[in-house]
Amino acid sequence: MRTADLTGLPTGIPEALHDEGIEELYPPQAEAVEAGLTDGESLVAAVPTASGKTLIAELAMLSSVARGGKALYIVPLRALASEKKAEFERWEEYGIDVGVSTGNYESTGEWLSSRDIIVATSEKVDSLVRNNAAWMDQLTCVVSDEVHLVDDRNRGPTLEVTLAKLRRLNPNLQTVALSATVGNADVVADWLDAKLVQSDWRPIDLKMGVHYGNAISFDDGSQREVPVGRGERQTPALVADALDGDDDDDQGSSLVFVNSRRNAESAARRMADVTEQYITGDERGELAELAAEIRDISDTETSEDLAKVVAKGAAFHHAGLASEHRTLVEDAFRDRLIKCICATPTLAAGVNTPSRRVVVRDWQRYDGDYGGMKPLDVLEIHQMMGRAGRPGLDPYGEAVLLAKDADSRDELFERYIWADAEDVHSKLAAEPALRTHLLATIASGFAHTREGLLEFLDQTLYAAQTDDPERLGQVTDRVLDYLEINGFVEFEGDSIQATPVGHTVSRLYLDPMSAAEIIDGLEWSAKHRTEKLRALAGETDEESASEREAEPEPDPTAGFQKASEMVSDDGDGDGSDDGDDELEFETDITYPTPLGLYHLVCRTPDMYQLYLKSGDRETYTELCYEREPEFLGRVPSEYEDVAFEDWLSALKTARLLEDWVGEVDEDRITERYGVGPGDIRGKVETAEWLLGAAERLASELDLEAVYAVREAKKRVEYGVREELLDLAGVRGVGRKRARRLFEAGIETRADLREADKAVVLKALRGRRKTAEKILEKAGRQDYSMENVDESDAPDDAVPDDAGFETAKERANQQASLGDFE
DNA sequence: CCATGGTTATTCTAGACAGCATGTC
DNA sequence: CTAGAATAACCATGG
Repeated sequence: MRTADLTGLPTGIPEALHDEGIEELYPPQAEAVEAGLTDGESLVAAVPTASGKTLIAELAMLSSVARGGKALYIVPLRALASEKKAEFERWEEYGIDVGVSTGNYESTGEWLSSRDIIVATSEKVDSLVRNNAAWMDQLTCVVSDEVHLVDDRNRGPTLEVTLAKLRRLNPNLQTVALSATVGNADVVADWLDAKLVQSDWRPIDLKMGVHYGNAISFDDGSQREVPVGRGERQTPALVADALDGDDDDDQGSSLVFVNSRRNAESAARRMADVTEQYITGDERGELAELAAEIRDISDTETSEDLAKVVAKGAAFHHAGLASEHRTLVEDAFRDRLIKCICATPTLAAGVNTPSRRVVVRDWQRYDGDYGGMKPLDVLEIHQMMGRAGRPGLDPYGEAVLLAKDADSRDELFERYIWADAEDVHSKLAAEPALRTHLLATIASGFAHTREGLLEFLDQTLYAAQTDDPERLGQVTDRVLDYLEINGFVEFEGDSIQATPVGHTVSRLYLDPMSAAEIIDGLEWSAKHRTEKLRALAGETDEESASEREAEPEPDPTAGFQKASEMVSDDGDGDGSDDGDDELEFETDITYPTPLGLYHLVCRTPDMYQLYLKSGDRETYTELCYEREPEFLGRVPSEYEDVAFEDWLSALKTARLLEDWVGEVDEDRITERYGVGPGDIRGKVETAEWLLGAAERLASELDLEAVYAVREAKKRVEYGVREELLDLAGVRGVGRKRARRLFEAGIETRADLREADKAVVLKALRGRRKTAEKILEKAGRQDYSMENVDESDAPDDAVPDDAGFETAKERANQQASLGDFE
């Protein structure tokens, strides 16, 4: 089918496609159109990666918009949201407006009403439904990318429920689901009342094979000799072989998949020795620049290691990298500057990074639940192998598995190359999934009775494929009990209603279990505070009792200040339990301390906890006893509770946050907790979100802890000690600049407006533009830095205990002290 | 005494969505 | 019930 023959699209689009060089539709695309894609027909397309799925989505969305509708494109990853947005924006000149909505990217519901195509993550869509976004019922077309992810234990149910809700809200909704090739795409199609287009067709051939001995055997029967000398390894030989190329002089890039971060990094180090020999003089310079950019992103060992290998034309890629690192690496790989990436599975499901050759080095991965190394799913291996073949560059892509002996070669062929991908199975009947989704279903008015809930659940994939219809009812009853006991829903005869807190929890997008934990912790702290105060004041002291009543501060700032005064978190963390007096102990628990709050949110199921390494058990058990008064809630017993281990992991995570707000250097934190810069960002982001939710809950339940929570949240947000909160709130001022300004005697936003410009300039290391911007944002009228000379600033007469270096050192020292105890 | 090289014991293990209200280095 | 790579620790050898 020719693109010129397409009908039902906005004017100019067929021509535009033609101009892009798309004259003829790929067979699966043509099949989709014939199935009624551009006439609003629902469709499941189960086709390989890079076989033109995006155009299928675009045809559906554009034709829907042409009919006056509005389309939604659901992505599984935030990174993909921006990628897709950029792609769809090329239709803007034809009057198509594109908007994105993810947790961290522009999100106002109103603004999206005017867009024709909206790109969002499944969680964000779910959240928008929960919050009754106005434009939800204007949708005429929804595209779900990577729909096979309904199989995912954690996030699959969200996608499943969200699709069911969208379809219920808009009965005539066109549903287009894009899937990798899976075993039972027909079941998915049945569920969505959609036609099925299934195909193995690829625009670029994919040769799959196994390397063993001195050659790769491919699935088409061909062989390619790739000798491996004695004592050498297979992977570098394969990478070098791809770079040597065939007859053409084009250098082929490689993507190497391994099963751990550490393996990715060490493999990259080895591959760098190979790629180094293939880079040209020009490239060497560009790579050096790229390495410098990488070092600039973060001052950590990970960043440094990455820069080193990048300078030689290789890279590693995993979730410990900062997102800026990842983007740089991905872009440079696409630009053919980086010749080889060694990656964990991040890259298999992430943004588009095609490669001439894909080497799947590890096909097993450690899995604690499984109790050892677990073979990866066929689907997962196929996703990795599907990255082989760069459109327009390669005649075909090569995907290679590695075998050490003839037996495992045969096994790999059997297990992965000849094998079909697994079926997808709904994971909706798991209790954690239903906990959150049933509450949301009740709270947003989709159902108000047990029967109503089951009727709604009947529209999910789970119902479509289960052979145990009882199961869902049983789990539903258990979950409803749980929600009732925790006060999130109320029964009135047959009718179930969400309580006000229940509504809030649903809208905050919290797992009800997280919310329950947070509420328990905060109420526990309130109760203990009252008890301690009573004990201190003596039970009959009426004056202090009435004072206590009057405690909640009407003025937030006053309470805020108060919280700051009460919290004593610097310096005495490790050493001061020599217990000066009881009073200090009392003040410690009077308001929840930051550590207490961090631990509270870290032990919530919404926080992904750090892993305990050898030695950590002792370190954190000790810390657990040292800081016991700060924890909100009963501390599990070291000897009796199985939950103790989890408690310690949460403590480790909470400690990381405490270091972060104690202004401990990034590289120090990564070193101390064995994480990458990306992990710090991730933990901080999650903590920010959960503390924000905790703040809302506290204010709704009228708990004084709001002020302490708000401060703890602000500190996590800026990564600063309490004295810098005011400064760090100024746009353009982060943890580093705030500390420098503070050191120079500029301690508040107000100081910034009054201060000697020379001092400001000096504190900001002579960056005039930065200084001007900061002064302007701080509300200073005369912010110009013209004719200001930083050398006019008086020489450092800074009191040393407030000095940046001193504070930093103290923080770092504190950190290392804890290490050795 | 130390550098080097080889062998054995120990360690360690993927990923990443969400509120709200505005802005990091 | 199940692994395997990287690294640390250890030991032997030779200068």
